[in-house]
Amino acid sequence: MVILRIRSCGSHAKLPRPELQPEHRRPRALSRGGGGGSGRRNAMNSRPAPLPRATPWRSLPCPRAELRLELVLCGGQTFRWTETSPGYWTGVLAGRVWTLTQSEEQLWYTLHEEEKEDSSREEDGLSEPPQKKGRKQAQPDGSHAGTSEPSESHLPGEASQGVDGLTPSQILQDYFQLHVNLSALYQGWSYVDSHFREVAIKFPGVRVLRQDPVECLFSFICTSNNHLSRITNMIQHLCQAFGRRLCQLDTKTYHAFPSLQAMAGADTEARLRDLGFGYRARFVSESARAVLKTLGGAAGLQQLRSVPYEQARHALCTLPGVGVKVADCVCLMALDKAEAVPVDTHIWQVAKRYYGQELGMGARSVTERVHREIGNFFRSLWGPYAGWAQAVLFCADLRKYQESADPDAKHRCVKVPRSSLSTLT
DNA sequence: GACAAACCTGC
DNA sequence: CAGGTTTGT
Repeated sequence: MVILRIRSCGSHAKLPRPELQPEHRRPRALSRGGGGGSGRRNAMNSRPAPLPRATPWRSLPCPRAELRLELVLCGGQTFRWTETSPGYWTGVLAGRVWTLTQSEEQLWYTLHEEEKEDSSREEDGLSEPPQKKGRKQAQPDGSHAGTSEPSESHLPGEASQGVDGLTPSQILQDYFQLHVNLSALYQGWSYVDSHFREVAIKFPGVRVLRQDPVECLFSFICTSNNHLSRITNMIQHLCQAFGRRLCQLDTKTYHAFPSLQAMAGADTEARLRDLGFGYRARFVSESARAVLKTLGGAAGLQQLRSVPYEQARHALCTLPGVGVKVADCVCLMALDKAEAVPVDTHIWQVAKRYYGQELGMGARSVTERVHREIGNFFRSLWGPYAGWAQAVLFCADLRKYQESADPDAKHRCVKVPRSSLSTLT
């Protein structure tokens, strides 16, 4: 492992101090003029030297009010990013390994180059398309060249479809759905919901990711009766055992999310059981087969993006291990159904505590009736992006659990007009 | 049609 | 006992 140091800080005393980063150095927080997209934004003096086997740091405009990586990447939406050093997040997206960080106004990213085919590695070996050899990678080498889009390389799709032919910048904009004006949504929700208003102050920048449907579906199949740390572990094992190895950084190896074919293998269930998946092993294996057989595979899954929410939800619920909660998660986080509100016991508690005791009364658990009532309630309160608002509350709740809770908050109650109740779809 | 118990493992 | 689904009553 190499430790690099950014040299020549020069005169810019105001810039964040470059620190030693074991592998992923930080980009300097440079502000690009006005987002003119004029290609070479920083003259050659200010950009850090490229990492070994990684593209130079680049950025796109994205104020922190619109995105908080630490909340979005670690808030229970995705399980594939780790904070490799403070403020730096490394993970796999669209079949490649990225490191992300952000400054006040920019989202910074670098791509790590894939290792040479080594074949000394455990892999799925199943009916995956033959390995592409010698990927032609637009390697920035030491040169100057544009930081602008035109020179960016295309990606061979892995588990992900629909990103082929997109530039890295476009992939990120799509993944984070940067076209959605989050601040405006926050304002609207705050206006109609005083509890949201309180929470939102402490948790800005929580947006819903637009994830790959296959990855999202199978990740959330693993979440039943489970908690975050173990889920993360399981997903990592799943990728390691069934996904193509991409590269190694420090001591961590990164793998693509497995293809449906890889997960549909005959020995999948047994292997996953060995990996500690428990009864979920069968769900993963069976669902992979079912998606291939009855939903048109990965492409069919992806096409659910363009059908109505109820229809997509219903299709997902036919899969083993997929109930309404998991289906709603996938609808919201991969299938463009912003109105989908996943209701778990946490959200149920929140709903009862802050939004009225009549929600899901009489039930001892989150039954389908409770799910429907609470979903409809929040849709009527928050509107067509209700799922996004729910993500904010959920994230806040998670955080509260980990860190020192605001003990006060648990006892505050917020009044909500009763008229909001009982509307239905 | 709706609610309770089982299913696995770990914290 | 858990951020859920499935199965049986």
